[in-house]
Amino acid sequence: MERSSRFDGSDCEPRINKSPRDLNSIAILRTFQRDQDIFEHHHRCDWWYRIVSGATRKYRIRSDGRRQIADIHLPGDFFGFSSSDAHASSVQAIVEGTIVACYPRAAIEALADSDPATAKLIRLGTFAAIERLEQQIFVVSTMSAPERVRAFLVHFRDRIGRSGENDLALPITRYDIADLLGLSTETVCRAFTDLRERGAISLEGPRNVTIIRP
Amino acid sequence: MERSSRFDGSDCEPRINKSPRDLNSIAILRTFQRDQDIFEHHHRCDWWYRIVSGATRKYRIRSDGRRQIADIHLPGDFFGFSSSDAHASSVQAIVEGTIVACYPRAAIEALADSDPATAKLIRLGTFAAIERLEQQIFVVSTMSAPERVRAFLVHFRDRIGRSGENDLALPITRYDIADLLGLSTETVCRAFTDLRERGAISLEGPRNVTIIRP
DNA sequence: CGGCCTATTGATATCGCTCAACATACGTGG
DNA sequence: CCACGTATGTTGAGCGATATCAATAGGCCG
Repeated sequence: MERSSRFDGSDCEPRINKSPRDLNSIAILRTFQRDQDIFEHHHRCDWWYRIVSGATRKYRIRSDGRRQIADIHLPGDFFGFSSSDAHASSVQAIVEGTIVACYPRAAIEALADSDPATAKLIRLGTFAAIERLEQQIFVVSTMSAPERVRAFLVHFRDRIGRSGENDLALPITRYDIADLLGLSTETVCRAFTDLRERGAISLEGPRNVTIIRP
Repeated sequence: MERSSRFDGSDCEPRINKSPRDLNSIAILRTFQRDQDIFEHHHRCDWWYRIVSGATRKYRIRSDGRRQIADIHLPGDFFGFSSSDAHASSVQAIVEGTIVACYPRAAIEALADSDPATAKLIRLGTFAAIERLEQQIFVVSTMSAPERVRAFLVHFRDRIGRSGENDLALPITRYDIADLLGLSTETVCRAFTDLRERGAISLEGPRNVTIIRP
C-alpha cells in the first residue's frame, strides 16, 4: 500500500516520544491488519489505547446494517475510554499494519493518579476527542453534502498534513467518507466531481487530493 | 415556571455532594437566567464548569444564522473543557435560574494533579461527554426524523427521570429539540403528533410527555 | 488476462425543508 | 380577573436535496 505510506506515523513520532517514560513502560504495542478490530461494541473496557502509526475508525452498526463512523483516530490520538464497563462503539484499523499502544486500564489510571504529566496528556487527548466529536456533529447536522465533503477535506488536511501542505493522500475509501459524513458513497462521489469541476480541488487518482481553493 | 420544577436539580444533589470537598472549596456558584450565556465561542477557556441545577445547551451558530446544539448539560455534568485556549462552542442556560459551579482552570487542574479522586471525577465527566456526543452523532447522521425524536425522548427519560418513570417534563422548546436533532421545528412537531397518533406517547400540553411504547 | 473491490455516473423516488396559515399558551397590564 | 400581545406549537402544500437502484468504468492483485 504505497498510497498510505504517509500514514505510517513517522511524522508523528515526536509527539509519541514526548510521552512520559512510564506511559511507554506500561504499553503493549500491537499491530493490526486493515479492517481488524481493536475492540468491539459491548466488550469490556479493560484497556486504553493510543495510535502509534496508521489510522483507525470508531463506528457503530445499525440494526439495518448501515454503519456510522463517529471518529477517525490518527497517530498520537488516545481512544477507548468509557465511563461505563462496556464499549459503546467498535474501533477498527483502517490502514494495514496500524500500530497501537495498549495500556492496561488499571495501570494507566494508577499512573495518571500518580503522575500529573501523564494525567494532563490524557486529559488533553480526551478534550481533543470532544472537540472532534463536536465538530463532527456540526458537520453532519447542519451542512449540505458538498459542504460536508469540503469540511472533511479541510479538516483532514489540518490533521495529517504538514502546515501549508495542500496535497493529501486519503487513507480511507469513499465508503468510509460516506459513513463518516452520513451520506451515500454516490453523493460523496458527486461532491468530489463537483469540487473538481469547479476547480476547488484536483484529483490524481481517487485517493490523492490537492486543495486549490478551500 | 412551575413546569420546569423537576429540573431544579434537587434529585441530583446526591451526585453533587459526592464531589471532593476541595472541589467545592474552589467553586464559585453563579446563577443564570434563561438564554443567558455561560461562555461564548472564541472566548478564553479560563474556567471549567459543572451544573448544580437547571440545564444548559452547548451550541454553535452557522454563518447563515442556523443554530446547532451539540449537547445538553444536566445537573452533575462537567463542561467547558478545551484542548486549546479558546472555546469552540457557546454554552447558554436553558432554564431560568440555572446554577453553575465555576472552577478557575488553574486551580482545578492543580487540584486534579494532587487529588486522584477529583481527577477521576473529571475523567468520568469527560468520558460521559464523549459518549453523549457519540450517541448524538449516531442519532443525527443515521436516523430518520421520527427515529431521532424517539431516540431523544428515550435518552432524555434515562437522563432526567427516575428509573421506571415514563413521564417526562421537557425543559426545552420544540425549537431546541429541532436544533439538537438537526431537524426543522415543523418536522419535530409532525414526529410528535405521529408518535401520539400511533399510541407510542401521550401529551399533556406540549412539554409533558408520557412514553407508552419505547 | 480475469476477477474482485472501489469509484463514478445516470434516472427516479422520497424524506424533510420552506413558506404560509392558524392555534394555543403564557405573561403582562389594565 | 379578563383582554390582549407575543412566544410557542401545530398543520398543510409544494419543492429540492439526497437516497436508492442500476449500470459502467477503473485499478490492483493473483
